[in-house]
Amino acid sequence: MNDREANSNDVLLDYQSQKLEDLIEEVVRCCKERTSFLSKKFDIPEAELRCLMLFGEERYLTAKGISQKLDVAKSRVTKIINGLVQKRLVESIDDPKDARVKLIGLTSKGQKQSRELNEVTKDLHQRLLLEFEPEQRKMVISCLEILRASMEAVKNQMV
Amino acid sequence: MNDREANSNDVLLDYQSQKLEDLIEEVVRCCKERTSFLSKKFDIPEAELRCLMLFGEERYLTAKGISQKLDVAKSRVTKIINGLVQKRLVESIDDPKDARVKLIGLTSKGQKQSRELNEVTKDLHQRLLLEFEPEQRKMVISCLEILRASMEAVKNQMV
DNA sequence: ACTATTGGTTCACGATATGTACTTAAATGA
DNA sequence: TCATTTAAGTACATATCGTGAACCAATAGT
Repeated sequence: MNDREANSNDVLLDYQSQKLEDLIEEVVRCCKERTSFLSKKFDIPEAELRCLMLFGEERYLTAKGISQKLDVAKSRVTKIINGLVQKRLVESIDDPKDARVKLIGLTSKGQKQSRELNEVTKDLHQRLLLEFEPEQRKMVISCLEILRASMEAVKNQMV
Repeated sequence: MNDREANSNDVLLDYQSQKLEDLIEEVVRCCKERTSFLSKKFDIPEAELRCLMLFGEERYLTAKGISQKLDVAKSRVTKIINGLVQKRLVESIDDPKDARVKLIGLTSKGQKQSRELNEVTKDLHQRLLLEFEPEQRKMVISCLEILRASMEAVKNQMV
C-alpha cells in the first residue's frame, strides 16, 4: 500500500468513526426522549417505570435482584420501591423462608400499569421494525448485534 | 398467505422486535457507561464534559446556544457554566455588541481538556470501528442510519 | 456459641434537570 | 422619543437520580 492509499484510508476511517459517533449519539438521544415521554404519559418517574417493567413473568422480586437488574445501589432501590408502594403499584411482604428478605410484588393496579407499559414499548419497537423494509430487518438486527459486541470488546480493552 | 404463514410471521415479528429492544437497550447502557467512565477519568461531572465538548471550532458560545445544543433549560446552563468557570476551564466575557449576552470561551486549560476529551472519544470510536470487519463497516453505519431515521419516523407518528 | 456474611434501611451528599420569577438590555412601534 | 414587548441570563424552589457509609437484624458457617 503506498502513501496515498494509506492516507485516503485514514481519511475514510476518520469520516466513518465520526459518522458512527454521531449516529450512536442520535440513537441514544432518541431513546432518552422515549423514556421521558413514557414517564410523562404514565405520570411516574423514569426509575420507577424501569422498575415496573422488570416484572415480566416474575411474581416477586427482591430489592437485591432489582438492584442488579437496574444496575443501581441498593439504597436507591429502597427509594424506588417506596415511591411505587406509595402509588399502590407494588407491595412488599416478608419472605416466609428468610426474614431478612422482602418480596416485592405488583398490586392489581401495578399489574395493569406494568402490562400496559410493556405493551406500549412492545408496540413501539414493533412499529420501529415495520419501518424497515422486510429484507432490511434481519440485517439491521445483526448489525446491532455486531455493534453491541464490538462496544463490549472496546470496553474490555479499556481496563 | 394462509393462516399458518400469517402466524409464523407474527412470531417472527415478535421475536425480532424483542431482539431490537434488547439490543438498543444494551447499546444505550454501554454509552452511559462510557460517559460515566470519562467523567471519572477527567474528574468533571458529565454535564460539564458534554458542554466542554461543544467547543469544536467555535471560539465562543453563548448560554442560549449551549442550552439548545445540550437540550436543557437555560437555568441549567448557568450552573454548568458556573462549574466550569470555577474549575478555570472556561471564562465568560461581555459581548461588545449586545450587553445582554455573555460569550463563553475556553481558557487555555479548558482548551487542553477539550482537545484531550475529543481525542479520547474519537479514538474510542475509531477502535470501535476497527472491531468490525472492513467489509462490515459501511454496512453497520448504513444500518444505524436506517435505524436512526426509523426512530425519528416512529417518534413523529406518536404526536 | 461466635463470627462472618447478607438483605435491607437510613442518612448525608452531590449531580441532573425544570420552571418561575426577576433583572437588565435591546428591539419595536406608535 | 418613549412605552411596550421581547430576549439573555441569573436565582431560587423543587423534583429526580444516584452513591457510599453506617447501621440493624437475620442467616450461614465454623
